[in-house]
Amino acid sequence: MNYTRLGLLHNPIASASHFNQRLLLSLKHTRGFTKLDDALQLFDEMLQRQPPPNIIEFNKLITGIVKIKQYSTTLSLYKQIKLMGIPTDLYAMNISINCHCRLDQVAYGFALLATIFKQGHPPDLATYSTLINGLVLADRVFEAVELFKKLLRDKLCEPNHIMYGTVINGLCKAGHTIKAFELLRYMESGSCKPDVVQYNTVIDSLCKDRMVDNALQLFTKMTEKGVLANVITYNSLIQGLCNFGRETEAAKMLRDMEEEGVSPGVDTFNILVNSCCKQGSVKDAQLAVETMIRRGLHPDVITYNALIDGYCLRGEVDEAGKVLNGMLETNLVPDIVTYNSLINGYCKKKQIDKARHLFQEIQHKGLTPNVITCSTMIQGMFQSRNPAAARELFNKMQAKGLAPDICTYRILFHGMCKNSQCSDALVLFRSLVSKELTEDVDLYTILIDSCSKCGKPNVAMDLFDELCLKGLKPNVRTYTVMISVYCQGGLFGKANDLLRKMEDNGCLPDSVMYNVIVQELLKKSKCQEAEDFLEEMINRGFMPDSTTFTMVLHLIPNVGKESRMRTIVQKLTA
DNA sequence: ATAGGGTTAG
Repeated sequence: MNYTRLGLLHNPIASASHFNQRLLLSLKHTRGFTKLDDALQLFDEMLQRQPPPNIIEFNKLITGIVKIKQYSTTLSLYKQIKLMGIPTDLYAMNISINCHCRLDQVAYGFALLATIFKQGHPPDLATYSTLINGLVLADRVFEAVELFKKLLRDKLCEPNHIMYGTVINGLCKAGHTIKAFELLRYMESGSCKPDVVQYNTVIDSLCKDRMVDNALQLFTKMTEKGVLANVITYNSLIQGLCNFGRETEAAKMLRDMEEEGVSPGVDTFNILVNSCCKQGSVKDAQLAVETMIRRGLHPDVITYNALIDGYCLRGEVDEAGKVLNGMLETNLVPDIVTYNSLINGYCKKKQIDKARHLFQEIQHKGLTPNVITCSTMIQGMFQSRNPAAARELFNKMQAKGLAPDICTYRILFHGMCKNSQCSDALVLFRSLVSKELTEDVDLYTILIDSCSKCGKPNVAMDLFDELCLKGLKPNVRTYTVMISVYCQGGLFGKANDLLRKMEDNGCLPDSVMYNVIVQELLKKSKCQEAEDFLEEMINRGFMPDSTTFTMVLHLIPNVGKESRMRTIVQKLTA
């Protein structure tokens, strides 16, 4: 990879140690608070002016502070303004309501609404939109919709496109994309025609709900209605296409947008870079970055994070280090996401000491590890056969107020089982109360797999029954694990039944499952059946993996010249 | 002429 040409690399022969040095140096940088500092200084100066400036002047300044998400600061500034006896206005009230909502204090927002009424002024559309959005942010979408309906019913206001947009967004965020779509249709039929924002909201939500084709249809309809798509529209669609393996169409969409005169932004390229990395092709991602730079766009932290993560996922942490160097060259500050990738990279390479060192270092420099950081470390510790350290960190993160999430538990149980702590894992699993955890199919799958590997096939089968009794839907991995449990116990009839049941449930076997089945059958010298499955999998376009292939090859000398197995191998090697 | 809504990250 030519980093020099990309302009990503300062020192073309950056060694690993050089990279570490730079990495530590980067941690000494602190967030750029100069902007806020300047604003606060100006604020103080304005307060001291005689006569004091108009509230409009203050609102202008404060809007900038809200933009950098300093909500509590904003609220304290308004407190000062009030103390100085400067009269405020509805704009100031609305900004304050917004800040309370963003600070997860919707109730305070409504208290301010009461204050507005008490002062004898009517709230306006912005006040209500802000409150509706506050309810949405607090995951109280039902109430948000109720408030919206009440406003319509009582004719308290005539909603504009922003208010509609807020409600549509709320419905989408709560998973009611179809309802949002209906509201959009309602707008189309009324006098307040939807603009590109409302279309974008629904298009994006359709994409996230895997309904990319419906999103594309809506996109066409919107264009026909004369609403011009913007970068965000295209970003959502490109993202949607990439997420479902439709990269070719995504690339076409990129060309289309340019033809329409919409220039792709850094974000657009980030989607592509990220998609390439997730598919394992960091090279293509690098090409996308080159294109981006050629067009005068500057890669940002997200771009670099995607590349770094792409390399780390492959365990190429030195390559990731080179990208990091390039990032530091451009004065971009790595964040916790960057370090999470690097820690993961070290863990993948079984360099747990380096991971641990980095984990310590970021804390010394004031970055706070998040759930992902800790989960990654825990996984690394298990992989390096140190279950005690893993458990210690698992306890410590909770002591520090970091709640483990579902991934943490999957890692924990997987790790415990791999380190012969199957029974402990089961005990811990039984102590869980949250439904998210006790009804997680993946968690069950991990436990079933572990129990079977620990020589407890009966416990494994019980767990599978339990999962089904709870009404949970097993996935391909669950079925695969169970089929191998049955095969290992010589219960081929049961394995077959389950295979059929699985297809009835609309779950199709994948490559891993076929490989497992063939391997288990061969282990039990069921060559006939293994051949059947081998043929079936090949017909369905799946390839035997190296383990399966080796096992098959070993059998070849023992089977007749004209055997099916030989034909299969010949076909595969042709 | 100062407020409220949409995309992108591990």
